[in-house]
Amino acid sequence: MTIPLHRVIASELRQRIRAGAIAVGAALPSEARLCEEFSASRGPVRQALSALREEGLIGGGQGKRAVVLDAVPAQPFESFLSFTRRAEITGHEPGQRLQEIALRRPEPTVAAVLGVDPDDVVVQLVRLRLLDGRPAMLERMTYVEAVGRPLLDADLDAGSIYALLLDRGVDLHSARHTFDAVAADALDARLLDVPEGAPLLRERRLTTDSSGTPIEWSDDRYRPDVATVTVTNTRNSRSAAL
Amino acid sequence: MTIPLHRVIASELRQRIRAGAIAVGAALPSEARLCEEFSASRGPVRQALSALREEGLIGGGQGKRAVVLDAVPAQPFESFLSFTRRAEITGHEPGQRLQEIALRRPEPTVAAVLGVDPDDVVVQLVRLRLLDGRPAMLERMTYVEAVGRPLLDADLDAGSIYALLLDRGVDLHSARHTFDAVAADALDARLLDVPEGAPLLRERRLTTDSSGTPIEWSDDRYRPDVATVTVTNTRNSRSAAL
DNA sequence: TAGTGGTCTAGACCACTTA
DNA sequence: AAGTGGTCTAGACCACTAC
Repeated sequence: MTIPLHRVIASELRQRIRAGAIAVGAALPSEARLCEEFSASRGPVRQALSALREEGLIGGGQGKRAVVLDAVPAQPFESFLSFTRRAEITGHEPGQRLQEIALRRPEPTVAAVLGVDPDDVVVQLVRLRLLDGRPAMLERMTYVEAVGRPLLDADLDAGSIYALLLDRGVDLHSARHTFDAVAADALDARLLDVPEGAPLLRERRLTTDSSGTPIEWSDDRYRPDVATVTVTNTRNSRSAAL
Repeated sequence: MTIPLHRVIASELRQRIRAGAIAVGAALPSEARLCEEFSASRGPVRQALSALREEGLIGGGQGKRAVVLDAVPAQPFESFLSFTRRAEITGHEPGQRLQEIALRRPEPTVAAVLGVDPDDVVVQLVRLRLLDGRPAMLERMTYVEAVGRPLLDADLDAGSIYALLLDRGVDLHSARHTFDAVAADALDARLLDVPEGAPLLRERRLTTDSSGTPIEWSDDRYRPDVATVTVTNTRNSRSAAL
């Protein structure tokens, strides 16, 4: 199990930047110098720099040395998916109350989105998420059977479902989030403690594995006075955070 | 003005995918075949595939051929910022009606966000955006004076402000978007043609240059039945190879 | 003008997937 | 076993930036 050279270089540079060995605003060593230092050719060095650029850590352009933009890399994937991680980062206390978990046949539209046969069963959850004890978000999640079945035996009031799935080796690879606004329905109103018809931020999410096969479909509704969603994107990347 | 080979290859493949010449779910030609076709070495070919992978167009892994995941690329930087680009990509006709453009002193909160002195002037715009002729989004934008002043002379009903700014060499580098939901106020209701109090998707955006200096602050409100916002994120954006 | 990053070539070896 | 992608080398030329 050997780590590719370009990853080694990227890790080392990330560490130096985070430790402040290369200050924000300062220039990185030139590619030529990095080649010497790591006894590498330009390929792996450039691959490593490219990764840092995507993380928003460094910027720069032709003829100019790469410059440190920020000392903290956005941890795009997990923190963007996980309510729990987001809460931890922003210093709030996450909580959850499972309302329902069921094994059932999906509605036709959900089946179509997940690419499963309408006669197959899926695992559906309804869970209320809390921030510092206050209702913040209501999630309605649907998992394909193979991924969702183990959730039936898990303690879902304990913490993050994503952490649990990653633990079990589920290949979470990418997610597509669509945002809009909806009026609270009866269930939203009751659980989120808002009037029916109040504006809620809705996030619909399709998560897929690395071959593009859908794993999860979710409809999350946020109380806008308690929780919002923030995305940061940089010219060279489209990373997302918090 | 010659276009780099890896961009040519990426464009060509994007076009084939969008046109359906390579169906969703089908495999791309192998790297070796692409090398032959474009008379290129593996470097540029892999760089092009890497770009498509970052856009979420293709997936795949070691030993397996790359597979088309989606026919519509997720948002690279400009398209995430620009309503116009987004409309073009999704095949709708963008339009706009400038309601107001003014040079004035900012409100204290806006001044603070932009990091300007409350006694400085800023350029503020209110513009209604249309999709296929229907009201879709109302934007309230504030630009720092140096960037915004040229907008006073421009034809803002013509097209994208971002295209215009990029043309003038403005260093747009990163943006932070915060999403929530609000009830339509009187102005929203009148221009977007919805009842007062109807739920709207709100996007607040702070755009900065590569040194982190704020350039623009915006409050955009979407009619959720006409326009939504989509974000895609990937776990291990394998970085550019060559 | 010298240094730097952007691009490209032509090879090579390895790890993984598929049959 | 063959095909494919992942990684790496060692050169080369060009465009841009800074001096």
